[in-house]
Amino acid sequence: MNSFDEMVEKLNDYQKEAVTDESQVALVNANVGSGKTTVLIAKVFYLHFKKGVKYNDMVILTFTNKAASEIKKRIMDAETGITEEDMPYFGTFHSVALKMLKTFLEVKRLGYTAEFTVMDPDELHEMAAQLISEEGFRIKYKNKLKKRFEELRSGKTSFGRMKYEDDIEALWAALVEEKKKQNKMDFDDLINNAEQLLEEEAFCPSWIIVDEFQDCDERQLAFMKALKGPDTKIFAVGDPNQIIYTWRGSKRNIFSEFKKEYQAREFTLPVNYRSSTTILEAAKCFLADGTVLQGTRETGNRIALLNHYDPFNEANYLAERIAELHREGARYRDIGVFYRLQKQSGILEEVFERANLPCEVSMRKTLKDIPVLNWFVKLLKAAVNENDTGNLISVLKDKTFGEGLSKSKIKKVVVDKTDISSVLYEKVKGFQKWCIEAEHSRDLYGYFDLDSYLSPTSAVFGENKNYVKNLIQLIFECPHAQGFSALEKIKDFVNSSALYGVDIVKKNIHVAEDSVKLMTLHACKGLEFKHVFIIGANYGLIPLCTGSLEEMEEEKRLFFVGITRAIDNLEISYYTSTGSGRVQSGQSSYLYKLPKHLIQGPDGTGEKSDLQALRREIKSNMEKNPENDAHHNDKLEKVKVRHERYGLGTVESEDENTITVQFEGYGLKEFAKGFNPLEYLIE
DNA sequence: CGATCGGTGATTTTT
DNA sequence: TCACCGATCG
Repeated sequence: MNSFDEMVEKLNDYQKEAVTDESQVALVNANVGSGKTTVLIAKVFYLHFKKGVKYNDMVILTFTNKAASEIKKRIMDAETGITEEDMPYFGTFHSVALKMLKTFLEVKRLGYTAEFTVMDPDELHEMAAQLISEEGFRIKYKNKLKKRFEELRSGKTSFGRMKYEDDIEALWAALVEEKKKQNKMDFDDLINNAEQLLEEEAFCPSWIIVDEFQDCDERQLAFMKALKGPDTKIFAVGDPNQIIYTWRGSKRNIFSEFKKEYQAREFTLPVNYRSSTTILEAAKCFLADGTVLQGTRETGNRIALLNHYDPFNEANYLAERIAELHREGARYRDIGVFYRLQKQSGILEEVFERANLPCEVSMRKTLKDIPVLNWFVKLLKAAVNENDTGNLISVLKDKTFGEGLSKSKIKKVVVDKTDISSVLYEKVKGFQKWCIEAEHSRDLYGYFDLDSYLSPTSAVFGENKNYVKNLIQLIFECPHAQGFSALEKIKDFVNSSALYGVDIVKKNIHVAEDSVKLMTLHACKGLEFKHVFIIGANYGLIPLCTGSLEEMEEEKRLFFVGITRAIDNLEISYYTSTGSGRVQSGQSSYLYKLPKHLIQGPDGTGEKSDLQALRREIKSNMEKNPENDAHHNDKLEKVKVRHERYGLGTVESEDENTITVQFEGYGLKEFAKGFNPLEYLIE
């Protein structure tokens, strides 16, 4: 067929070999920027067009919804008439597991009914909290429940060096039972239960194709194993140099272990199409031994290495530099700023906003961030799943949107059923019946009489009403649920809202179309930008202080991932201010690894130190505004201070309770004394 | 229950 | 270095 032949023309020999291979199990070592997604899609086309394998006979497993929809989109673009239904098992591990549990696996055998719903981690946490308070489990380290459960499951017996035992194991057992009772599965259950049922099921696809194989954990490997029949072939693609999630369960030796277990044939894609040779050469300093990485592009610009006094100065510099790039014709969306910790984004956001730079911080936003939708989705979950007492209670209890019922009233209404005065309770209980009888009606808003629950007197009533109405519309217009009844659509939404949270909200939240992207080094994996800034390259951030050598190696891979996102330009910066907290002053040892001829920086090739620039700037500002100093002491005697957020400043005035500081570039700021994060600088 | 003491770990996050 | 937790004591 055309689309495949066209595609295969453009592949290099390494890629072709992997695409046309038909080993029982193939493992593709896809180096950074080597066209991994292209190979994956070409593989699907090859199997479909050349080998006549039906799409519904392939299982394609990804880690993110984004990757899954990208693959499906490319397939639908290539062949008209193909729809999502033709690719039922293309998706994230979780969504594929859910699909199987909902369609052909017999969940009854595990104590569930086919109507089960999916619970997100917060819901699991709420359920645990409810069990602790109701059943009186004695639990220590309640804030670290998630971590403790993980350790319990992976067999690690102790948490810290706890002297006394608590009821953690009993709580876990009760949680398992409660989930069945409320007919809900959490994310792990989806994979585990699907795996368990698949072992006794004859369902065997012809092909299993796995993306980002390096991120698989035990659970996902077991799921693949259960899915694999005697004739099933596996094609797994990943990059061992981008293993940055071992702290989340992915295995460091996954490639060699998998190769050994399945006698997999190994392929390598060594050609990088993304980055300039300079950037690639720099990245090579952080590659695992034995990796071959070949560039295809011109030398390109040197990597700019610069320093700033502190994060505030850095943010100001970035704002200026990015504005300059924009003036020179760069689009904001081609610029990425990466840092090690989430909290580093705050100062950037603030400064960029003041500078009128459109920017978007990559953080997971879900329905939960909008309180009214959080409540409404819980309401729907309770309405659709008659066993879901957890969400039902939570919805009724809610003081803002629900009825604010007390604990004792809840007991009378929900458990004893002696109190029938809760209107909302009756609405929830009668919902499925109404839905079936009034099939034509989609007026969920009217049914629940939401006008009276969304507090019409509230200032945000209009906004909340809009959110809910938009969401209802979204539920019924969901493209992959066409042909479903209203009730089925709501059930489908309730389950997928947990799994596809991001996509659903994106449509509701206004984001500037062309904006600079700010994100952690972890979040940048899989992306690319013409211009990349990696900030805070100090020891204590990049790399973060770690306990073990293995974690240190992962920090290195993380930096590698960051560098290799850059297409044309890369700037790396560090702080010169005296280290605060665990962050040390001066450039990270990683920067010394970079060969001198690749960089343009403060040490060798003439780029001035930002600290000197700052001193000059302060001096000239003072000369420009002499009247500022007129009614104060001699400027030389002024007390200089530093704030971790606002940077350098001088004390303007001081009384017994407050201290007012003039910050360079930020302006006046008042702090309460005794509670100020100011550092006095003595020259 | 509140004060105090001692020990630990702090970060990254999709579904 | 600090914040947080649990244990212990009065």
